[in-house]
Amino acid sequence: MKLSSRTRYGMRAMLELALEYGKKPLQIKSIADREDISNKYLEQLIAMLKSSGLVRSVRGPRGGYMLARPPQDILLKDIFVTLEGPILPVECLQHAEYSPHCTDCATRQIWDEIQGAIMGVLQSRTLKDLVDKTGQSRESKNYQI
Amino acid sequence: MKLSSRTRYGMRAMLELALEYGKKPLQIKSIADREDISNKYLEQLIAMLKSSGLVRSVRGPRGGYMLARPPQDILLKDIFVTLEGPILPVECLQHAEYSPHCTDCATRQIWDEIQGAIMGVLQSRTLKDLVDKTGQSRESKNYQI
DNA sequence: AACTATACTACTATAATACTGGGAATACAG
DNA sequence: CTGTATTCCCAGTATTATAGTAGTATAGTT
Repeated sequence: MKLSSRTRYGMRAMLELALEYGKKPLQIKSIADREDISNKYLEQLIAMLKSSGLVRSVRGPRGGYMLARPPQDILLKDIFVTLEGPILPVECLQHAEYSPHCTDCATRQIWDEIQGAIMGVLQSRTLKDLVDKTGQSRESKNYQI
Repeated sequence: MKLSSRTRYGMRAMLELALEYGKKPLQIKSIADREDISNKYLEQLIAMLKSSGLVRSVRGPRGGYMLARPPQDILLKDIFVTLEGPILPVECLQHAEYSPHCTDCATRQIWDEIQGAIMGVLQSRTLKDLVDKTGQSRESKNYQI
């Protein structure tokens, strides 16, 4: 039940993109430098976020990545499920439906509740919320040329 | 963020012990057979639960394992943290305290909230709750000799 | 003494994660 | 139209955690 680096990195990368939203595209290299993440690894994470439609890209010089939608329209849940996937791999192997005397079914209800609780947190927050937390001290700086 | 088999197995094993609470000790073999878990693997999981004080053991013939406390006194959280450990491995590497313009700090707040949400579910339930779900159809059967 | 169970320790297999590297494709600048 | 900056794509590797196996020691019962 540990949170993967994939998701931790990806969330921070998305926050970087959100902080720069509306400006010029951000390059992998910039994000990787700022967040101290391996260049090539981040590239793959962003590819996942791109194929799930959260990020757009521009190729060539002065290209880079940007959010596909404004930060307030991107739920943290969107990012999380893209990178982390579901918590439980499969259904109860023995029963398609709930069976009262199956311990697997009984415990599975708990795991479902937990999944629901996690999603509850992630659905109530957007990237904008993170930007608001991080933003003010960043606005003074200027990362452009 | 996947739930490990360790925890899924362990939770079901604890439920088996809870279903038998007050009766004779349950052997590893019985639990493993009922839950279709590898004998030797389960042995190790129970060892963890024992060293965290949730389970007691009796050696020798007619020995086995039993809950150290009644099911209503064992929070699912107790079982979970024993087997699964914390969600986040370490603190923010850069700051001992919260720093507003650190993306790591901002996202970490979210992870903390998620951890809190999970614990909320697991602290509001005891093994007794699972027994009540599972119990009635089990009471008719007799697993003793 | 013989038997039945836990207790302990070490080993192995598998899978997932976290990277690393090389080159192809694309677009812009001059 | 050439060079260069960037994304894109694919393949490989290292490390770690999980899941499972094996063997033997130890304690308690009969």
